[in-house]
Amino acid sequence: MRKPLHFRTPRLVHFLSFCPCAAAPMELGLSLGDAPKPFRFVEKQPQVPPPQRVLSRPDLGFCVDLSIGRPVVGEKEDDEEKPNQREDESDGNEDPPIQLDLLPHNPVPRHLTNPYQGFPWPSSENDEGEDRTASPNSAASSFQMEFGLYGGGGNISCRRDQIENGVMNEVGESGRASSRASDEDENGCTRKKLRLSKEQSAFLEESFKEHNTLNPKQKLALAKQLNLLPRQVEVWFQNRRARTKLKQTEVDCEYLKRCCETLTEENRRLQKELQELRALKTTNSFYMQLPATTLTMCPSCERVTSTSAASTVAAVATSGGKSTEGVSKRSGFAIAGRPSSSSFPFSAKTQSHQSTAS
DNA sequence: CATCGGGTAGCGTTTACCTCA
DNA sequence: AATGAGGTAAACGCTACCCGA
Repeated sequence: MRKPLHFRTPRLVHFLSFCPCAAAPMELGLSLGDAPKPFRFVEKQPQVPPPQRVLSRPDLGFCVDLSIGRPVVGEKEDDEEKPNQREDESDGNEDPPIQLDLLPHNPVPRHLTNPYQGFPWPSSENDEGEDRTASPNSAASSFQMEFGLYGGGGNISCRRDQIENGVMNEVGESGRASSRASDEDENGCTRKKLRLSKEQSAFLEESFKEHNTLNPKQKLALAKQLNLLPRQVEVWFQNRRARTKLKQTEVDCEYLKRCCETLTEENRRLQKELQELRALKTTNSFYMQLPATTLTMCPSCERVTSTSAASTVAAVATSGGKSTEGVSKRSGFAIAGRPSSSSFPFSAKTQSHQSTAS
Protein backbone atom coordinates (compact mmCIF):
# COMPACT_ATOMS: atom_id res chain seq x y z
CA MET A 1 0.00 0.00 0.00
CA ARG A 2 1.28 3.39 -0.81
CA LYS A 3 2.25 5.68 1.89
CA PRO A 4 -0.60 7.98 2.65
CA LEU A 5 -0.24 11.64 1.94
CA HIS A 6 3.21 11.13 0.58
CA PHE A 7 2.95 13.65 -2.16
CA ARG A 8 4.78 12.79 -5.28
CA THR A 9 4.80 16.28 -6.66
CA PRO A 10 7.04 18.88 -5.12
CA ARG A 11 5.25 21.02 -2.69
CA LEU A 12 5.97 23.53 -0.10
CA VAL A 13 6.99 22.12 3.16
CA HIS A 14 6.92 24.46 6.02
CA PHE A 15 9.30 24.46 8.84
CA LEU A 16 8.31 26.82 11.53
CA SER A 17 10.46 28.23 14.17
CA PHE A 18 10.52 31.35 16.23
CA CYS A 19 11.32 34.54 14.48
CA PRO A 20 12.91 37.50 16.23
CA CYS A 21 10.37 39.73 14.63
CA ALA A 22 7.59 40.33 17.06
CA ALA A 23 5.07 40.85 14.33
CA ALA A 24 5.74 37.42 13.00
CA PRO A 25 6.54 35.22 15.91
CA MET A 26 7.68 32.43 13.75
CA GLU A 27 9.88 32.04 10.79
CA LEU A 28 9.01 30.16 7.76
CA GLY A 29 11.48 28.06 5.97
CA LEU A 30 10.33 26.90 2.64
CA SER A 31 11.75 24.04 0.80
CA LEU A 32 10.67 22.31 -2.28
CA GLY A 33 10.40 18.63 -2.11
CA ASP A 34 8.29 15.79 -1.00
CA ALA A 35 6.65 16.12 2.28
CA PRO A 36 8.48 13.61 4.34
CA LYS A 37 5.57 12.47 6.37
CA PRO A 38 1.88 12.89 6.42
CA PHE A 39 0.34 15.09 8.95
CA ARG A 40 -0.25 13.35 12.14
CA PHE A 41 -2.39 14.32 14.95
CA VAL A 42 -0.70 14.47 18.25
CA GLU A 43 -2.32 12.55 20.94
CA LYS A 44 -1.66 14.29 24.18
CA GLN A 45 0.25 17.41 24.80
CA PRO A 46 2.06 16.13 27.89
CA GLN A 47 3.69 13.50 25.75
CA VAL A 48 5.07 16.09 23.43
CA PRO A 49 8.79 16.67 23.72
CA PRO A 50 9.90 20.12 24.85
CA PRO A 51 10.76 21.63 21.46
CA GLN A 52 7.21 21.33 20.39
CA ARG A 53 5.20 24.44 20.10
CA VAL A 54 1.55 24.86 19.58
CA LEU A 55 0.29 27.82 17.69
CA SER A 56 -3.26 28.16 18.52
CA ARG A 57 -5.68 29.86 16.27
CA PRO A 58 -8.93 29.96 18.12
CA ASP A 59 -10.52 32.04 15.46
CA LEU A 60 -9.90 29.37 12.94
CA GLY A 61 -10.85 26.62 15.22
CA PHE A 62 -7.69 24.63 14.98
CA CYS A 63 -4.18 24.77 16.17
CA VAL A 64 -0.89 24.21 14.52
CA ASP A 65 1.20 21.74 16.30
CA LEU A 66 4.89 21.89 15.68
CA SER A 67 6.50 18.69 16.55
CA ILE A 68 10.15 17.95 16.72
CA GLY A 69 10.97 14.42 17.38
CA ARG A 70 9.16 11.25 16.89
CA PRO A 71 5.50 11.85 16.58
CA VAL A 72 3.41 10.38 19.24
CA VAL A 73 1.06 8.32 17.30
CA GLY A 74 -0.85 5.24 17.77
CA GLU A 75 0.06 1.71 17.38
CA LYS A 76 2.11 0.26 14.63
CA GLU A 77 -0.13 -2.67 14.37
CA ASP A 78 -0.71 -2.07 10.73
CA ASP A 79 2.83 -2.73 9.76
CA GLU A 80 2.18 -6.27 8.91
CA GLU A 81 -0.77 -5.11 6.94
CA LYS A 82 1.40 -3.21 4.52
CA PRO A 83 3.73 -5.68 2.91
CA ASN A 84 4.48 -3.25 0.15
CA GLN A 85 5.29 -0.44 2.39
CA ARG A 86 8.74 0.90 1.93
CA GLU A 87 11.11 0.81 4.81
CA ASP A 88 11.56 4.52 4.96
CA GLU A 89 7.88 4.87 5.48
CA SER A 90 7.76 2.88 8.61
CA ASP A 91 10.70 4.15 10.53
CA GLY A 92 8.85 7.22 11.68
CA ASN A 93 11.96 9.30 11.90
CA GLU A 94 10.77 11.85 9.49
CA ASP A 95 8.66 14.27 11.32
CA PRO A 96 5.94 16.30 9.87
CA PRO A 97 6.87 19.90 9.80
CA ILE A 98 3.44 20.98 10.83
CA GLN A 99 0.83 19.09 12.62
CA LEU A 100 -2.56 20.52 12.43
CA ASP A 101 -5.30 19.75 14.76
CA LEU A 102 -8.22 20.77 12.72
CA LEU A 103 -10.78 19.66 15.09
CA PRO A 104 -12.86 22.28 16.66
CA HIS A 105 -11.69 22.98 20.12
CA ASN A 106 -14.79 21.43 21.41
CA PRO A 107 -15.09 18.72 18.89
CA VAL A 108 -17.77 16.72 20.45
CA PRO A 109 -20.99 18.25 21.54
CA ARG A 110 -21.37 18.30 25.22
CA HIS A 111 -24.39 16.19 25.10
CA LEU A 112 -22.44 13.43 23.52
CA THR A 113 -20.12 12.96 26.37
CA ASN A 114 -22.69 11.76 28.72
CA PRO A 115 -25.95 10.48 27.40
CA TYR A 116 -24.51 7.58 25.50
CA GLN A 117 -23.79 4.92 27.97
CA GLY A 118 -20.65 3.14 27.11
CA PHE A 119 -19.36 5.75 24.78
CA PRO A 120 -15.69 5.73 25.62
CA TRP A 121 -15.03 9.39 25.58
CA PRO A 122 -12.05 10.56 27.57
CA SER A 123 -13.24 11.70 30.91
CA SER A 124 -10.67 14.47 31.06
CA GLU A 125 -12.08 16.24 28.10
CA ASN A 126 -12.74 19.85 28.69
CA ASP A 127 -14.14 22.72 26.77
CA GLU A 128 -10.81 24.02 25.61
CA GLY A 129 -10.10 20.74 24.01
CA GLU A 130 -6.72 20.63 25.64
CA ASP A 131 -7.15 17.06 26.45
CA ARG A 132 -9.51 16.20 23.76
CA THR A 133 -7.11 13.85 22.17
CA ALA A 134 -7.63 10.47 23.54
CA SER A 135 -4.77 8.19 24.00
CA PRO A 136 -4.08 5.84 21.18
CA ASN A 137 -5.09 3.00 23.33
CA SER A 138 -8.27 4.53 24.45
CA ALA A 139 -11.32 2.44 24.68
CA ALA A 140 -12.36 3.74 21.32
CA SER A 141 -10.72 0.83 19.67
CA SER A 142 -12.50 -1.79 21.62
CA PHE A 143 -15.91 -0.37 21.70
CA GLN A 144 -18.66 -1.87 19.68
CA MET A 145 -20.96 0.94 18.87
CA GLU A 146 -24.60 0.35 18.53
CA PHE A 147 -25.30 3.22 16.25
CA GLY A 148 -27.94 3.02 13.70
CA LEU A 149 -27.03 2.90 10.09
CA TYR A 150 -26.97 6.10 8.09
CA GLY A 151 -27.33 8.71 10.69
CA GLY A 152 -30.16 9.52 12.87
CA GLY A 153 -32.73 11.30 10.91
CA GLY A 154 -35.12 9.34 8.83
CA ASN A 155 -32.51 8.84 6.23
CA ILE A 156 -32.59 5.14 6.26
CA SER A 157 -33.40 4.66 2.68
CA CYS A 158 -33.49 1.67 0.50
CA ARG A 159 -29.78 1.51 0.85
CA ARG A 160 -29.99 -0.14 4.16
CA ASP A 161 -32.33 -2.66 2.76
CA GLN A 162 -29.92 -3.31 0.00
CA ILE A 163 -27.21 -4.05 2.44
CA GLU A 164 -29.35 -6.22 4.55
CA ASN A 165 -30.57 -8.05 1.53
CA GLY A 166 -27.10 -8.40 0.20
CA VAL A 167 -27.66 -6.21 -2.79
CA MET A 168 -24.82 -4.05 -1.75
CA ASN A 169 -22.07 -6.36 -0.85
CA GLU A 170 -19.51 -5.61 1.73
CA VAL A 171 -17.19 -3.18 0.09
CA GLY A 172 -13.92 -4.40 1.29
CA GLU A 173 -10.51 -3.88 -0.14
CA SER A 174 -11.66 -5.01 -3.50
CA GLY A 175 -15.07 -3.54 -3.34
CA ARG A 176 -14.46 -0.30 -5.06
CA ALA A 177 -15.96 -1.48 -8.23
CA SER A 178 -19.23 -2.24 -6.61
CA SER A 179 -19.13 0.97 -4.69
CA ARG A 180 -18.74 2.91 -7.86
CA ALA A 181 -22.06 2.01 -9.15
CA SER A 182 -24.15 4.65 -10.71
CA ASP A 183 -26.40 6.82 -8.68
CA GLU A 184 -29.26 4.60 -9.48
CA ASP A 185 -28.69 1.04 -8.55
CA GLU A 186 -30.46 -2.02 -9.69
CA ASN A 187 -33.24 -1.49 -7.21
CA GLY A 188 -34.01 1.84 -8.75
CA CYS A 189 -33.10 3.71 -5.63
CA THR A 190 -31.45 7.01 -6.23
CA ARG A 191 -28.39 7.89 -4.28
CA LYS A 192 -29.52 9.30 -1.01
CA LYS A 193 -27.41 11.67 0.89
CA LEU A 194 -26.74 9.96 4.10
CA ARG A 195 -25.60 11.80 7.12
CA LEU A 196 -23.37 10.15 9.61
CA SER A 197 -24.56 10.54 13.10
CA LYS A 198 -22.65 12.69 15.49
CA GLU A 199 -21.54 9.64 17.33
CA GLN A 200 -20.23 8.05 14.20
CA SER A 201 -18.48 11.20 13.17
CA ALA A 202 -16.95 11.61 16.59
CA PHE A 203 -15.74 8.07 16.58
CA LEU A 204 -14.26 8.47 13.15
CA GLU A 205 -12.58 11.65 14.27
CA GLU A 206 -11.02 9.82 17.15
CA SER A 207 -9.75 7.20 14.79
CA PHE A 208 -8.48 9.82 12.44
CA LYS A 209 -6.49 11.35 15.23
CA GLU A 210 -4.78 8.06 15.75
CA HIS A 211 -4.05 7.46 12.11
CA ASN A 212 -5.24 9.46 9.18
CA THR A 213 -5.11 6.48 6.91
CA LEU A 214 -6.53 3.09 7.39
CA ASN A 215 -5.30 -0.28 6.51
CA PRO A 216 -7.91 -2.78 5.44
CA LYS A 217 -8.03 -4.35 8.85
CA GLN A 218 -8.65 -1.08 10.56
CA LYS A 219 -11.17 -0.13 7.99
CA LEU A 220 -13.13 -3.27 8.48
CA ALA A 221 -12.95 -2.97 12.21
CA LEU A 222 -14.15 0.58 12.12
CA ALA A 223 -16.92 -0.26 9.75
CA LYS A 224 -18.00 -3.05 11.98
CA GLN A 225 -17.93 -0.94 15.07
CA LEU A 226 -19.84 1.88 13.48
CA ASN A 227 -22.17 -0.35 11.56
CA LEU A 228 -21.10 1.24 8.33
CA LEU A 229 -19.79 -0.07 5.10
CA PRO A 230 -16.04 -0.22 4.80
CA ARG A 231 -16.42 1.88 1.73
CA GLN A 232 -18.13 4.55 3.79
CA VAL A 233 -15.30 4.55 6.26
CA GLU A 234 -12.84 4.79 3.43
CA VAL A 235 -14.68 7.69 1.85
CA TRP A 236 -14.96 9.43 5.15
CA PHE A 237 -11.23 9.22 5.68
CA GLN A 238 -10.58 10.44 2.18
CA ASN A 239 -12.80 13.42 2.69
CA ARG A 240 -11.34 14.02 6.08
CA ARG A 241 -7.85 14.09 4.66
CA ALA A 242 -9.03 16.48 2.02
CA ARG A 243 -10.47 18.75 4.66
CA THR A 244 -7.26 18.61 6.60
CA LYS A 245 -5.32 19.55 3.55
CA LEU A 246 -7.67 22.36 2.76
CA LYS A 247 -7.30 23.77 6.23
CA GLN A 248 -3.59 23.35 5.99
CA THR A 249 -3.60 25.32 2.79
CA GLU A 250 -5.57 28.05 4.46
CA VAL A 251 -3.06 28.16 7.27
CA ASP A 252 -0.24 28.28 4.77
CA CYS A 253 -1.85 31.12 2.90
CA GLU A 254 -2.49 33.00 6.09
CA TYR A 255 1.06 32.68 7.22
CA LEU A 256 2.59 33.43 3.86
CA LYS A 257 0.45 36.50 3.71
CA ARG A 258 1.82 37.64 7.01
CA CYS A 259 5.33 36.87 5.86
CA CYS A 260 4.76 38.88 2.72
CA GLU A 261 3.53 41.86 4.70
CA THR A 262 6.50 41.70 7.00
CA LEU A 263 8.93 41.45 4.15
CA THR A 264 7.25 44.30 2.32
CA GLU A 265 7.59 46.49 5.36
CA GLU A 266 11.21 45.48 5.77
CA ASN A 267 11.86 46.20 2.14
CA ARG A 268 10.30 49.62 2.48
CA ARG A 269 12.45 50.39 5.45
CA LEU A 270 15.62 49.26 3.72
CA GLN A 271 14.81 51.28 0.62
CA LYS A 272 14.39 54.35 2.74
CA GLU A 273 17.68 53.77 4.47
CA LEU A 274 19.36 53.22 1.15
CA GLN A 275 18.05 56.54 -0.09
CA GLU A 276 19.43 58.28 2.95
CA LEU A 277 22.78 56.66 2.52
CA ARG A 278 22.89 57.68 -1.11
CA ALA A 279 22.10 61.25 -0.21
CA LEU A 280 24.81 61.17 2.37
CA LYS A 281 27.28 59.85 -0.13
CA THR A 282 26.45 62.64 -2.55
CA THR A 283 27.02 65.27 0.11
CA ASN A 284 30.26 63.67 1.11
CA SER A 285 31.62 63.55 -2.39
CA PHE A 286 30.70 67.19 -2.78
CA TYR A 287 32.87 68.07 0.16
CA MET A 288 35.69 65.97 -1.14
CA GLN A 289 35.69 67.79 -4.43
CA LEU A 290 36.17 71.18 -2.77
CA PRO A 291 39.70 72.59 -2.58
CA ALA A 292 41.35 72.61 0.80
CA THR A 293 40.73 75.69 2.80
CA THR A 294 43.65 77.47 4.33
CA LEU A 295 42.85 79.66 7.21
CA THR A 296 45.17 82.22 8.45
CA MET A 297 44.91 84.42 11.46
CA CYS A 298 46.32 87.79 11.79
CA PRO A 299 48.63 87.80 14.77
CA SER A 300 47.79 91.35 15.64
CA CYS A 301 44.04 91.58 15.36
CA GLU A 302 43.43 87.79 15.53
CA ARG A 303 41.07 87.96 12.59
CA VAL A 304 40.77 84.84 10.59
CA THR A 305 41.17 85.03 6.90
CA SER A 306 41.07 82.29 4.37
CA THR A 307 41.82 81.53 0.80
CA SER A 308 39.37 82.14 -1.97
CA ALA A 309 37.36 78.97 -1.44
CA ALA A 310 36.78 79.62 2.21
CA SER A 311 33.71 81.70 1.69
CA THR A 312 32.12 78.98 -0.36
CA VAL A 313 32.93 76.40 2.24
CA ALA A 314 31.48 78.54 4.94
CA ALA A 315 28.33 79.02 2.96
CA VAL A 316 27.94 75.33 2.35
CA ALA A 317 28.83 74.42 5.88
CA THR A 318 26.22 76.72 7.35
CA SER A 319 23.48 75.62 5.02
CA GLY A 320 24.07 72.11 3.88
CA GLY A 321 26.19 71.08 6.75
CA LYS A 322 23.24 70.97 9.08
CA SER A 323 21.46 68.35 7.10
CA THR A 324 24.64 66.46 6.70
CA GLU A 325 25.11 66.47 10.39
CA GLY A 326 21.66 65.11 10.89
CA VAL A 327 22.16 62.32 8.45
CA SER A 328 25.47 61.44 9.89
CA LYS A 329 24.01 61.25 13.34
CA ARG A 330 21.32 58.89 12.17
CA SER A 331 23.71 56.86 10.19
CA GLY A 332 25.95 56.43 13.15
CA PHE A 333 29.12 58.02 11.92
CA ALA A 334 30.46 61.56 11.81
CA ILE A 335 31.76 63.45 8.89
CA ALA A 336 35.41 64.16 9.51
CA GLY A 337 37.21 67.26 8.41
CA ARG A 338 36.41 70.42 6.57
CA PRO A 339 34.30 72.16 9.12
CA SER A 340 33.31 75.75 8.78
CA SER A 341 35.80 78.24 10.00
CA SER A 342 33.34 79.80 12.38
CA SER A 343 32.60 76.50 14.05
CA PHE A 344 36.17 75.54 14.57
CA PRO A 345 38.13 78.69 15.26
CA PHE A 346 40.74 77.03 17.34
CA SER A 347 41.64 74.36 14.90
CA ALA A 348 41.71 77.00 12.26
CA LYS A 349 43.87 79.04 14.45
CA THR A 350 46.23 76.18 14.89
CA GLN A 351 46.29 75.60 11.20
CA SER A 352 46.96 79.24 10.59
CA HIS A 353 49.80 79.18 12.98
CA GLN A 354 51.27 76.18 11.24
CA SER A 355 50.83 77.79 7.90
CA THR A 356 52.21 81.05 9.04
CA ALA A 357 55.10 79.37 10.72
CA SER A 358 56.01 77.65 7.56
C1' DC B 1 16.56 -7.98 -16.36
C1' DA B 2 13.01 -5.22 -18.65
C1' DT B 3 8.27 -4.87 -19.86
C1' DC B 4 3.44 -5.16 -19.42
C1' DG B 5 -1.01 -5.69 -17.46
C1' DG B 6 -3.89 -6.18 -13.42
C1' DG B 7 -4.90 -4.86 -8.80
C1' DT B 8 -4.93 -1.56 -5.16
C1' DA B 9 -5.09 2.78 -2.93
C1' DG B 10 -4.76 7.78 -2.60
C1' DC B 11 -5.81 12.36 -4.40
C1' DG B 12 -8.30 16.05 -6.94
C1' DT B 13 -12.46 17.38 -8.71
C1' DT B 14 -17.20 17.27 -9.13
C1' DT B 15 -21.88 16.06 -7.98
C1' DA B 16 -25.73 15.61 -5.17
C1' DC B 17 -27.94 15.91 -1.06
C1' DC B 18 -28.83 17.91 3.48
C1' DT B 19 -29.04 21.55 6.90
C1' DC B 20 -29.62 26.03 8.29
C1' DA B 21 -30.05 30.89 8.29
C1' DA C 1 -42.61 28.35 2.24
C1' DA C 2 -38.81 29.43 -0.78
C1' DT C 3 -34.04 30.02 -1.35
C1' DG C 4 -29.20 30.38 -1.35
C1' DA C 5 -24.89 29.16 1.03
C1' DG C 6 -22.18 25.98 3.26
C1' DG C 7 -21.04 21.32 4.64
C1' DT C 8 -20.24 16.78 3.34
C1' DA C 9 -20.99 11.96 1.59
C1' DA C 10 -20.15 9.85 -2.53
C1' DA C 11 -18.69 9.19 -7.34
C1' DC C 12 -15.42 9.55 -10.92
C1' DG C 13 -11.07 9.90 -13.19
C1' DC C 14 -6.34 9.88 -12.82
C1' DT C 15 -1.93 8.44 -11.07
C1' DA C 16 1.57 5.86 -8.52
C1' DC C 17 3.01 1.73 -6.80
C1' DC C 18 3.41 -3.27 -6.37
C1' DC C 19 3.45 -7.81 -8.13
C1' DG C 20 3.27 -11.65 -11.05
C1' DA C 21 3.55 -13.36 -15.75
